[in-house]
Amino acid sequence: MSNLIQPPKGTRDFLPQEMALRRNVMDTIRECFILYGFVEIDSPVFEYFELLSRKCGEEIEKEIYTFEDKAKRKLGLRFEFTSPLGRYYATNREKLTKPFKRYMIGKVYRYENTQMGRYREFYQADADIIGSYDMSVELELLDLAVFILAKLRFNDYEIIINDRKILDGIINAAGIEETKKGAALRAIDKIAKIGKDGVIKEFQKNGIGRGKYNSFIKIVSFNKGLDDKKKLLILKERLNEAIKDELIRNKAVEGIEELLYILKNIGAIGLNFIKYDPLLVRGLGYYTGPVFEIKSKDVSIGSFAAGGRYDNLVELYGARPEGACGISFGVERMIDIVMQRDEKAVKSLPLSIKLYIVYLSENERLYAYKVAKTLRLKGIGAELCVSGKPDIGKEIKYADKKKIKYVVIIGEKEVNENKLTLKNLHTREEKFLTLEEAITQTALKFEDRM
RNA sequence: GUGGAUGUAGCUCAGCUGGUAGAGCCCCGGAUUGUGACUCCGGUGGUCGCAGGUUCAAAACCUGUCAUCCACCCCA
Repeated sequence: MSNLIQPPKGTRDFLPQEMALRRNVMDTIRECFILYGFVEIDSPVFEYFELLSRKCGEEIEKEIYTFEDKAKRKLGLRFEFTSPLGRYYATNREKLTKPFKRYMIGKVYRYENTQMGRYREFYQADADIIGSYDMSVELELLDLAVFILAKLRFNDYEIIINDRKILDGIINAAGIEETKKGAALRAIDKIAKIGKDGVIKEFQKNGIGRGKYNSFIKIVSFNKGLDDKKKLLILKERLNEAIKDELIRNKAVEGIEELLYILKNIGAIGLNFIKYDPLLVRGLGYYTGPVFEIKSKDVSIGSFAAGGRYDNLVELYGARPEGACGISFGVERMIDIVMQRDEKAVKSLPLSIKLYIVYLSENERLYAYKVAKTLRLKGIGAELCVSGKPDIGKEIKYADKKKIKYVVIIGEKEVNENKLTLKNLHTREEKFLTLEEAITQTALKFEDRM
């Protein structure tokens, strides 16, 4: 195969069967967003580079696809939806109903090395709420996530939450300088993967002493068997004592109150399996309050959804400050999970149409055409054979390959009696029916998605 | 961006220390001119990722390059 006929690095073509599954997952997510009152918007795939890079850190900046247009404007492809949302909101805020709840499902681009579950072009699905500082936003988003995952029949996942204000407080209490905060948090975030020694190494690499690691860990070490609320109350005392700077101390306490509020209410809506994880960090620089992450218990897949509060977002793009919080679903990873789980079911997913119409000769074509039209007007998907000289065996084989459930056969006999033969390809059963009877037998019934 | 593995038919892969390619599945045709998942018979299909080099001779060895996978980095 020559290089030219492959898709560019990190991009993919999707075959019809694969696409049917993708559509299914994405439509399920979309329906749930709508059920929770989010409205769909769209914004450009590319924005001014300066805007995309405004607050994302060097690492991410390297991953932005950039290009110049013919007037030498520097542009970049969106690498996620949050900064475009900030810009969108700043541009259109006067016209939007607040709190502004919007969803967006689309492609984003990252210039990074490819791997399983990591592409340069991939889908993301985001739901965000701008215009409220209240923690009920977090509750609603977490509930939405659980709702979507239930619809997709996900079982093996866990949701963990933390709060950036608390982390900032712990950093301060542990005596880690503000300038080294980022490096420290990144290392802490990896503790499950690289272990305690790995984190200490990372700390030292960035000029943070072992002692500071120990202080950090000591602050978030709790006796076994304590529930999350008790842990947070203990943490509050510790931070109250350890943080000298009043402003930072107040912030940290605020963060603790936020999580306590969320945890208290989570029980009421049946989400008490959500856990507080004092070491959860999350990437992206813009989070300011609670952060959360949903990950598969199958470690190799890792997290497939994440989000949090970023109250400084719209301010960053020139609008008056407003509370903002959102969640982002890694659609590709969720699709991978469904694919692994339902490998067989996926292969037999219907591609679209429920019914295939074969006529046996030119004489029956008009009759078949009318049958097809009537079915379609009734909302029943019907594909009409397009062969000039249909061979019934081949046509049935074609329908079978397209996973079409019913074949309508129209020959001389059918036309003469003004009826049709309806064959169920799954059961191989055949019925000689009027069109009306066929319609009631094949009418769409509500079927759950994946 | 760094390190490693891999690249042979549409798919999964075989091909030993160099001697100009093979299997299974798929596909197409027939046994079966109003009936598909089974059986049998026959058939199509590959400048061995691409470009150089070594050699009488390269799918195999060397170099470069592109792509995929894995680890790091980062993240969905």
